[in-house]
Amino acid sequence: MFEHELHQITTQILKILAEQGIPAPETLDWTPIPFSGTWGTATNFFRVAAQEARAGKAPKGVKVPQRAQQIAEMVAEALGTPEGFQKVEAVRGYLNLYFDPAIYSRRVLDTALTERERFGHLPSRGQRVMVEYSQPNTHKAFHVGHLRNVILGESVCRILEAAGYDVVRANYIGDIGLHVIKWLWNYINYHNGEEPPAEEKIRWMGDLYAEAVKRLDENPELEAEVRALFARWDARDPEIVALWEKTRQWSLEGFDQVYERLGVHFDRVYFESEVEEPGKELVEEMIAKGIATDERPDGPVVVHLDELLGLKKETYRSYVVLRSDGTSLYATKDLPLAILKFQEYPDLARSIYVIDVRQSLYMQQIFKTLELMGYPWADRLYHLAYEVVNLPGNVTMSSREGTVVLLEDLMREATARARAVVEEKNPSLDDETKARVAEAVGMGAIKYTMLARENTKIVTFDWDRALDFNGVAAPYIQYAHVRANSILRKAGGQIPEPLAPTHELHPAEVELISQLAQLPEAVRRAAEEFKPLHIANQAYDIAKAFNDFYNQCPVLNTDEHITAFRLRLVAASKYALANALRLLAIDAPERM
RNA sequence: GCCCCCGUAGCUCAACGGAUAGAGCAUCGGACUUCUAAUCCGACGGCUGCAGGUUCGAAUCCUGUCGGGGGCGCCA
Repeated sequence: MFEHELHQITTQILKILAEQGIPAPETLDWTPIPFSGTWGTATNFFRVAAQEARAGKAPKGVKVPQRAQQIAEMVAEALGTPEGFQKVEAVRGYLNLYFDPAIYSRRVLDTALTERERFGHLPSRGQRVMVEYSQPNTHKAFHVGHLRNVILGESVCRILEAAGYDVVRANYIGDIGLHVIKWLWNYINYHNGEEPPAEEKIRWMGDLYAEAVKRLDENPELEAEVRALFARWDARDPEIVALWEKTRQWSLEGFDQVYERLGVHFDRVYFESEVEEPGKELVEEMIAKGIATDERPDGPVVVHLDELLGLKKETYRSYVVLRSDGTSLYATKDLPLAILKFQEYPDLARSIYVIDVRQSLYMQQIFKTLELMGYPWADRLYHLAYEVVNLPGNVTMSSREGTVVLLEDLMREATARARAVVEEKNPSLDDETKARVAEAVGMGAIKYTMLARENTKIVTFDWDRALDFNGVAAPYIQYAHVRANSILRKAGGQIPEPLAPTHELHPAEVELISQLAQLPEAVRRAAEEFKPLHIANQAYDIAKAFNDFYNQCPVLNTDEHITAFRLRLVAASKYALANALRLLAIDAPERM
């Protein structure tokens, strides 16, 4: 927010160093002064002092930290107090520049209240990226393990948009394969003519799949029937294809219900069924080019990556692109899908795959193969890996094993618990509002616990932890938003005209303004690293600072001018909180 | 055998190579006739798994090691 001033001051400092014959770096790094209640920016001279020492130009007998402090003092002296700053000090090798509260507080608030819903957003980059996420299988359950993918993917999309990218949200649905055939086999033989209940489509589909697996486990001889059905499917038997289309639709409708509730939509939905044939053709082309080795009939079609690359050490290894019987695998379809994406969107600066970490090697194999095939965009493919969600005791969620927490059950429990708290805390709200609040709080709690964590860390699912409404959690942030809204409502909803503070700012005000000002940087970092965690942390820091301010600084019952200034601060905080929550796909209620 | 991830307070997690490693939960003690107490304040709690190395400076980077998890040809 103060890049312009800092750029000028940096230039000035580098000039000062040069005049003193001190070898200067190309630039200086500025970070916020890390002490609460202060407001400013800092840089240090350890690097400069160390460089000087290496060059043999440092005064004898002076250690680096000491010398850094000397340089900081010298710079502070030569710099004076620049326009717009309150004071300059040299402390332990650091040069601390304290902002002039009147000037800078006004600038932060004016920026926030001019940008409003866009506060924290970065200028457009004129680049388009695609993010593929969710990737559910039809005819199967949707559990909490799948939830992390959807929430992470959606949040990353929102963050990238805020960082100035044009984002294409892509889904890739597994609508064919052995699991579908098993499901159809079970349906035809044991559930023919049945239809799923309207509100429980996914659960019903998942239950029938689990039942199919169980039947086949108990009676392996029935596998023959499944194989026969697979053959009919493969021959495009119209009766089977029609049933497939009808039942697949039930899953898709179930997914839509989930996505709507999660606040997720997709711009382009790919299906495995649409890339299977192109994939088989592509494999033939790969064989012809010598990239794939056809080991049929004794083996499958394999890509020997290490051999192709001449690597002695095991790196990319080998993988199978087509079964020996000619049927397709994941790889058969992922290769043509990557190509299709760039045919449809040739200008993608990046094609991102949100897929769990267990598929890291596989993703690298796909990317490397596309590079070998000569696609110039192969280096724009990126695997955004995240860790899985386990059950306590390191139990992997598996629809086969029945060790799952269904998404529907989690959402129901979350909103029920939130509803109970609303009834207790705010019984006077009308019924519809209570329901909305319960939805926002319950779903928000789930999303926050999943996003406020390093992507590479395993989440161990625990009901009480996932649905904890206290402490570092979505409701804490939502509550700060509600408090801000409450003050603004009491004030009549009007935000006062821009003004500079005439009172000495309270440390809680300084801290809050300082946290607000850090939102754009959090967005930049989160987008660069694909980490919603940074937004989650910043949202909490702002909420914390706001609550502190709320407790210590009266807004309405005080001097008129202070009221005006603080109302602007409250309004800016409300936008910042709402915007940060929106980047996490969490609703910010007006009351709760 | 090769490769990847994780290891920080009793528990769950933060911390851009930088100032005194911070939150929440739990435990104990306080604050509501006040803009909503889903809040706030205080206390307690640490050899950042271990050992080396790089650096002015390491929880962070490198090497090794221990512990846990995961991946490695016809699963997805």
